[in-house]
Amino acid sequence: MNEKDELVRKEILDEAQKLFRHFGWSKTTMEDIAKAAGKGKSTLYYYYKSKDEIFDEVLTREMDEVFRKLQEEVNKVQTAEDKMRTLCLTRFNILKEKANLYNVIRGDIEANIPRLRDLHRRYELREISLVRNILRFGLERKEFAQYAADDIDSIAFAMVCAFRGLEVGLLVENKFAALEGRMDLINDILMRGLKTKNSDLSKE
Amino acid sequence: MNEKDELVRKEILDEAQKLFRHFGWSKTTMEDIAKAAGKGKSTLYYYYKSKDEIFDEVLTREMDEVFRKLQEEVNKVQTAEDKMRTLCLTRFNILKEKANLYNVIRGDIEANIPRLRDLHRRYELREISLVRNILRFGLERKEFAQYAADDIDSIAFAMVCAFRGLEVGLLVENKFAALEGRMDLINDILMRGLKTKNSDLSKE
DNA sequence: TTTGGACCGAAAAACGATTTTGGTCTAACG
DNA sequence: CGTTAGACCAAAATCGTTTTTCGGTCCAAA
Repeated sequence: MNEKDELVRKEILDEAQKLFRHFGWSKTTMEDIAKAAGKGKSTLYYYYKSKDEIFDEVLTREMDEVFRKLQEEVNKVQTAEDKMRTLCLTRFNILKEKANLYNVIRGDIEANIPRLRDLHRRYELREISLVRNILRFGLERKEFAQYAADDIDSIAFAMVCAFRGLEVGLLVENKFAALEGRMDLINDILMRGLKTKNSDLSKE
Repeated sequence: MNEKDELVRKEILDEAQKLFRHFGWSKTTMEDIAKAAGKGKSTLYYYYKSKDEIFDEVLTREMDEVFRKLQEEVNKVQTAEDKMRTLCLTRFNILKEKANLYNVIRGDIEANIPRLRDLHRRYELREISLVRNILRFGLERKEFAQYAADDIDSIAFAMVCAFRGLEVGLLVENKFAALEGRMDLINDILMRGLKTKNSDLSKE
């Protein structure tokens, strides 16, 4: 596999990405992709095993881009609380421009399609990982109380689900404009909760 | 409208509920319902305007039952924190036996169907109301910090969404067994957050 | 009040024919 | 070796037509 090959593969993916983005999976044919890339259909199969594989790589590229950008934004702020806030607020904005990926993540697509299940899973793991890293960061800096170290994976998972639930709840009602405020709110409460040492809890 | 009428209406609803529960909306016909109720189809239309109306009343009954049970369970415990916990843990167990209602609530059903939109909305308002009441209760008892009184509605909404998000996240992965632990976790953090007075926050 | 039954139109389902599409394969060409 | 046109295949999708179903209306009879 040399540079020339990589170039061809990239060209195919670039064109496929545009088409998938515009027409979606079903309406984009291999013939379409071949034409757009200025190749023969046979060439597509020389470099890729199937339409599935092309789609998978396209979405993986998008996912990589999403997490690169998220990481950049998160790195711009200094506290774990701000990082978490940034993550929540930035996530939606970045994702909404990637229709196919967003649909996969939201689970709207029938979960029985193996290729989408895998993509969904991979995305989820990365997001949870990102949140976990922020939690760890906050623990190291003593920003968060030590009790949170007990089950950091579960907390990360739960938080990802919570934020996503809020996003869905607002979008169902077309209240996108309220997203920032609401995210701030739940994030604030969670942050307070994570910062509260056992010894700080009010006595009953 | 007299007692006799109410009896007939109830009988129709009882049978309809069974059928909808078993066969779902689409596969249950008015003829089916009529036969099951031992009535003529014309009788159904004498008492109800349409299939939609019957469905709506069936689901409303189920909703009433759900909230009655939830309120009972919540009333059994004494602190706002325990009430919230009970709500989270009990909700799924009660709802999972009401397939049609649960589907409406989860938003899996096409949001474009007016009758389902309304049902969904009504359920949502009631659940948020329930959470709001628990929050108020916690504020009155000084269980929760006063800052939470600033926007109690938004907090209630966000919490409902968060719990629901967690539920969805776990169910997608068939991790029903982890539901209780995870709900406890996020609830714990949220409760800590709600209990933390502004003056309790660590200084940076 | 109840309801069988006729009726209607729209939607859904069924059906058979046709087309499309992902994928395979091969040989020719540079 | 890389590229690819084009033949080919089976399965799936699409299409147009026909048939059936179903929610709802209506009416007259008991």
